[in-house]
Amino acid sequence: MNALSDHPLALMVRRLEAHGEIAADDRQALLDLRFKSRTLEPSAYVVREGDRPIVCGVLLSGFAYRQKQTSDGLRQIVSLHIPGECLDFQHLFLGVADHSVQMLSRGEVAFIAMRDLQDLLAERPGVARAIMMTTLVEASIFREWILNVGRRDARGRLAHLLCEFAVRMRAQGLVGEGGYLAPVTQEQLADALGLTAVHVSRTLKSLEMDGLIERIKRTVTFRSWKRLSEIADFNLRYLHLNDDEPFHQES
Amino acid sequence: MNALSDHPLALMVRRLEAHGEIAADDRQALLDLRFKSRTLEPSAYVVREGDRPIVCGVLLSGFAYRQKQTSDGLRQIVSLHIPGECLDFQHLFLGVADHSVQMLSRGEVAFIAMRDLQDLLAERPGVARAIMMTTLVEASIFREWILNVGRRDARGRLAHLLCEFAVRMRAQGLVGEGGYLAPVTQEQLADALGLTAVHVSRTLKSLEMDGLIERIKRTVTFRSWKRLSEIADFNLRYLHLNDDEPFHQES
DNA sequence: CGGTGCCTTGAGTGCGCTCAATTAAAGTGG
DNA sequence: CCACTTTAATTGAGCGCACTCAAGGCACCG
Repeated sequence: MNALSDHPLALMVRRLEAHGEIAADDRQALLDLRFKSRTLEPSAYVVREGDRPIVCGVLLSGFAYRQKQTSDGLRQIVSLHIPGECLDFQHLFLGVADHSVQMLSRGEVAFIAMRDLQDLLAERPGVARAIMMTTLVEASIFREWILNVGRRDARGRLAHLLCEFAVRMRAQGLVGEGGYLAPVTQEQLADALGLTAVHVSRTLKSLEMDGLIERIKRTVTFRSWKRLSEIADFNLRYLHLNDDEPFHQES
Repeated sequence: MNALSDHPLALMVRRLEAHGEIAADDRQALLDLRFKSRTLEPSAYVVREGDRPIVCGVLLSGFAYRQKQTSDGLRQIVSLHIPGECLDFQHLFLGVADHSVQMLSRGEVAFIAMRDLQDLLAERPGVARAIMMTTLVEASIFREWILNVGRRDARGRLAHLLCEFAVRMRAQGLVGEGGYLAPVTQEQLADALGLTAVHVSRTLKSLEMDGLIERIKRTVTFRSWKRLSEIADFNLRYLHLNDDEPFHQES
């Protein structure tokens, strides 16, 4: 679009503006942040539970997830992350990480010093506001996931995850039509949904049989957004996207 | 304790300081916030999904909860709130409420204009930091709840909720020994745990039979913190309390 | 071409649900 | 102060969604 889009952090700024515009000087200050980027392999840690994070990872490409575990090793994925998202605002002012963030696919991560971010926040209310909004929306997504895992059946849960992912990707300008979800094993999907991998396999098949989705390997394509979002009981209010262009699809 | 403790908002300040100290002038600025307090009856709304909140409720006494619903009326409680907690930081910069907050018991709520809060945040980085930390810890609790609902069985879930509630009450100076959970019906408990009221009844009984808790009406007393927290798989790291005095109990 | 990781499918099980009846407790009004 | 109503909790019986265990298929890769 404009000159900014070549900047590595441009996608991060776009993400931060998803819930409200940022003034030009604040935007520039964000782009001026120093960072070191690194390519990480699937399942590499960005943050590890128990660490005291001193850098904040920003996903430039690829996908990541946030995870917690019970002491007997049961895993729960508590969020999925797409390019442009900041992976560690959650620990911005908190000492010890209460969960881990890992790569889902291979991808590039820009690391910004926590300290620099904190300083920027203190100096620039506009930036503080944007970051605050983003973390509040993240919290809103957590709440929706509690509802998802707590009150929807397997089909609803899975459909909801697919819908959310598609809408977020689209809001980031990362996908055109019928949403897809590439680099996730069924086991990871299960861990995000509070199910088992076996049941995710059956549930995906059932959605496919009903003509709601199509699958080629791990790539899911929507065949009927309308029916899928009904099954999912999907309402995008909780994503607080400010462009009122809702997610629309032909079928 | 000190002169401040008579101030209606003193408990709010205490809550905000649970994760890090606040400078004296920032603390004073918080206490100087204008507010109107009102007594609300059980199940009265503090915020309603779909509203555009222009005030932020602070719980002065009594208990409240945050709730979402599926379109077919299934309810999920996504958090419980104790005196001193701010009930609407979650919508501080977000336009439309994505969930509702209601009273659990009768209690007093102080309403502060969103606008005043936003201005205070912009002017005072120290206050912004404190509020940011509090909302980040709330997010951390949401994550733990996803894990709770997604990966623990009924006993574990219930035990975990009891432990968390006790620790938070204690951190707020609201309870001495063996934690209790007063004004919650079993149906509300069920909605917080992703269970049914019938099963909560059975699960409470099972915890009681095993000598882990005692019940008199709705009041739960812990008989063995150690064993209960083991069943709960409870680790308080996610609460990010900065006083390293962990929750200890004789038995 | 065997190894490995992921997915699929079948068969049997169980945790938590539904439906329903009973008891207990807390209001409510004559 | 006691009938009447309402709301909450308990308990039993039966069911079903999702789980476990296990075998087999498929794709990718050294």
